[in-house]
Amino acid sequence: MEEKVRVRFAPSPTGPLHIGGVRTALFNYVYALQHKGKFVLRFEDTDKDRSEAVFEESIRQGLKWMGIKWDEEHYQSKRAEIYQNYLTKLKAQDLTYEQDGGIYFKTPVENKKIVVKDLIRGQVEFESKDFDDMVLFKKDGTPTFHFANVVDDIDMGITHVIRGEDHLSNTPKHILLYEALGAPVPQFAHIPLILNPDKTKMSKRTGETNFEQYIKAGYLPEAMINFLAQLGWSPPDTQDFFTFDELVKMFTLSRVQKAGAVFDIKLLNHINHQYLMELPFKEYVKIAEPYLDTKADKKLVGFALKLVQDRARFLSEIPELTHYFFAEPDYDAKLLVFKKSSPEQTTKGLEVALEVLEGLDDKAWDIGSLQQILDHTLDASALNPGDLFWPIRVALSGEEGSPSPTELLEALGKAESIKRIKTAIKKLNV
RNA sequence: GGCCCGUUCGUCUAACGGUUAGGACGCAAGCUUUUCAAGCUUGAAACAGGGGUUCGACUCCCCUACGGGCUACCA
Repeated sequence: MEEKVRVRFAPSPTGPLHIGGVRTALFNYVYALQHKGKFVLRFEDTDKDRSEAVFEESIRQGLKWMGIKWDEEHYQSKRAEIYQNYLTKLKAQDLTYEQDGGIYFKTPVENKKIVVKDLIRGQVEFESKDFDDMVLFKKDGTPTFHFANVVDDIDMGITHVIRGEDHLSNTPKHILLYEALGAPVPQFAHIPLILNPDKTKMSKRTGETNFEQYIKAGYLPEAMINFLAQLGWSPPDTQDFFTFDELVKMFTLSRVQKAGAVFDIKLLNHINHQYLMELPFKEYVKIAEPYLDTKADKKLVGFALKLVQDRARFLSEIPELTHYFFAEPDYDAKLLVFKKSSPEQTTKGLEVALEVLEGLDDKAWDIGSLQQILDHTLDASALNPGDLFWPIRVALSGEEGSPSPTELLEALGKAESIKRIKTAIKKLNV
């Protein structure tokens, strides 16, 4: 008979949700789904001074955003009685003693080999003589992490402990506790740490660890899942993009990397960029619009969003990519002149453009007609494409990189386009 | 210091004794005869070092180096 899988994510709410925590939660959740088990969320809030409700909320919100759903929610601060009960079992065996108001666990006097069977690392051996007696209860009466963590994992029937590698060295101590309490030892899987570019552990102090900032920056959950899943794990084939369901099907702890993984924001950006481009326009608008703080009319906003959908890597990049749609751009006159063109040629190009555009009826102001009329103008003149198209684009956007001139013309409309082209001509001839 | 874990292109990684060491990001070049983006093509780029084991090691063992984690009445 196979035991029903129960895993947990046990963050301490002493700070906003950590990016590494999200990955740990993801691996646990995926494992639970794969084995039709349960995923438990347990707040390890035994540090009264540092735990805060806002951080609990940050953790809940972040998990929800990722699409991670938990079957149970627990708080260690509400389980004092349970810890006392388990302590009684230890006391009855004379395995504890009091000192300085704290309660300690007696590490076995005789040295003993402790084997951690890790699903990722294999068997890791320790010796009990290397461990000091550990504190079970602090003098303020609350249990320590080690004790509360083990008691809860026993009490909640946790079968698989999937957590960060930083806990590997704590595991033998935990095993001692499981044994003393006569409880079965769960399966362990220690996943590699997420590292800074300099390979040090990514911590609150050293990196961009606050998960809220990624949500705010406008990354998509799908992209984040893809990215985090491949930070320390790799699919059995060379598939780079996969859905959550596919991840659940493919995931195995045996394919989890042993070495730490550097957090590479460029890769995240790339993955997000791909997802953003493939998003149906309507869905994209829905999530992108809030990032645009403008009172401009809907049509223009629609144009702006459409024209940068394949350019934005994450949503919060959109305002800077679209500023010229909503306000006249400021730029250096030199930018109007294409590589091998000259100010004279450029002026000529803009003037010709101005003339034909002014002659185009407002009703015919669409990208098809615009392209046609400009192509025709180019053919009929002695100008190079760079004398005509480039300066129009710059006149309208003020940028080195932007959508095409005709797209911009159509989006901005006749009046605004003409105005900006006139400004450009003036700039050139100051 | 002690204990433990780790080490393939700059980065994320594939390889589970026999490969020209593969892919992706990033970078560079070219194409797309208007930029940027997208897309396509191409290129540079790695087995930490030294010993073994083996007919044969990125793959197994040992040593060294380097990196990391733990060693709290934080979790």
